[in-house]
Amino acid sequence: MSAAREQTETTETLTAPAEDYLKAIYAIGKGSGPAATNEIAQRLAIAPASVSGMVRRLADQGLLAYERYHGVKLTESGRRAALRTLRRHRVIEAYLSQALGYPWDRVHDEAERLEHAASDELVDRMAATIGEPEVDPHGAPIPTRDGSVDETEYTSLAQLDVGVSGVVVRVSGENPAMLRYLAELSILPGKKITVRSRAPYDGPITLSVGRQELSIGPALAANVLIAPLADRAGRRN
Amino acid sequence: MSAAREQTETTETLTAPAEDYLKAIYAIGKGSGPAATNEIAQRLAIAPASVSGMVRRLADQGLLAYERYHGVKLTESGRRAALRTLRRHRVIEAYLSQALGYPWDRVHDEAERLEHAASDELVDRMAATIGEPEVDPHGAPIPTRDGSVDETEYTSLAQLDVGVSGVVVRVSGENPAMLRYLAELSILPGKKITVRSRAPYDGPITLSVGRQELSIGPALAANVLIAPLADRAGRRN
DNA sequence: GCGAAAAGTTAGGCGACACTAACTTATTTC
DNA sequence: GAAATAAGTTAGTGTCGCCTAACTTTTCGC
Repeated sequence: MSAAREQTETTETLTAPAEDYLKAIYAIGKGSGPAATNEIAQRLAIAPASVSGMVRRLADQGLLAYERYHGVKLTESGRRAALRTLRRHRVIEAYLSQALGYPWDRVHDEAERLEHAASDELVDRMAATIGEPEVDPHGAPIPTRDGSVDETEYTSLAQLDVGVSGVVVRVSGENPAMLRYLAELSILPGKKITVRSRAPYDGPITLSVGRQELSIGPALAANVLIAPLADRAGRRN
Repeated sequence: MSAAREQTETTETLTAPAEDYLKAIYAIGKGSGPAATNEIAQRLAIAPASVSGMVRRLADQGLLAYERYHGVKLTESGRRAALRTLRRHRVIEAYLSQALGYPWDRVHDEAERLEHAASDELVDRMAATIGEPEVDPHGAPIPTRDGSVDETEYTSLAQLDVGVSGVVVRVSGENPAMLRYLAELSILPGKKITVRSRAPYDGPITLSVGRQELSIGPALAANVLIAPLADRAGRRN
């Protein structure tokens, strides 16, 4: 009679904050790694002390494996919940962009609120209507209904060697001003880019996009993920 | 320094429950009349005691005129907020139905959640995409952006005289099973209906819809709102 | 117009989530 | 390996929105 009634595991509907925590933990751990309290706090813009409390609750629900003073990991059930929310978010983003002409720098914030309110049925209808997209407007992969995602890790533009060409597959980060700036420079998913030079000491990176030559700072470049193209040897700069 | 800081009036964003209260109060008072605590409680399926507390908070925000023991009324600002939510709700319903093929008995529940999360911009885009609809899938009028609504009061099918014909303009009530039943009987907005007979003591009402003859109970009939057609005199059945 | 019923309110609680302040555990660093 | 620092936790609060129980006010029936 005194046994713990934790880990109920009964898919009780999650609150919006709970979904946000799971998403954050998933993002930090890239799906499987551990997440530190401070990092969760920073990502959600709340005090670290608040995280301890919430994390305990989520652990009681069987969504997290939690050991005091040692961060958390998603359980299988937590991972599923995180991916469900991520799917909602990205399908909604894609839908807003494709069906309603939402500008790409604003889809994130709208999706951030809708993801907690939209039913799975709605999300599936949205996905079907725009042809079951595989990525969102920023190039992020959309988890499938049954919870699998493409977890390929791409190289960021900041890490790419001089002379190498690649296709922009994804832009991470959701700051609208940043996204607008990248769009202005025509650095968008699908575009081909070649790194022309890189100034030392974290200096600007020069690149060609189409017939344009431009340079951006390393912080910005770190948000641009690239699929390198087969590198024609000998064509070094 | 001690003056009350109530009635801030500063369009602070409303919580989802607050929006629900305002909608309920609007619906009860038909936009201007007073609403009783018990009725609000019943509509929102919460305890009357809980209403007292929330109503005080909304009054402090200048959304309600409240006098202890005497119900509440919306202020002008409360009315505007209620209509904004109502617009969101109905535009979303119309959009779900027209753009995503949502069945009409399920749009209400989905809209009920989305209305609190969708931005005005999204709602306006939805409305534009489906051609600025004037009514939702149940025939309820959609408030305009600037807060005006068609407040025409229609006669319900339960009150219609025998022999009178009319067009269904609206079905009130959101019970999915009821909506499905009405759809089955083809009692839908736009359909022409003639009352054939009415059994006494709240008995069933017989009507013709298209070439079909059928009868329904008065409780159901009360949810069907009719615009009577010019009544060809002498055709009293 | 009075007393019972109905309607509405306050009092006291609770669960979620957030906060600050103060304390504890881990990790560096020399 | 001990002291300084970083990371994380508990303790104590506050707000929101709900609850039940008990009380007060209003209204209605006769």
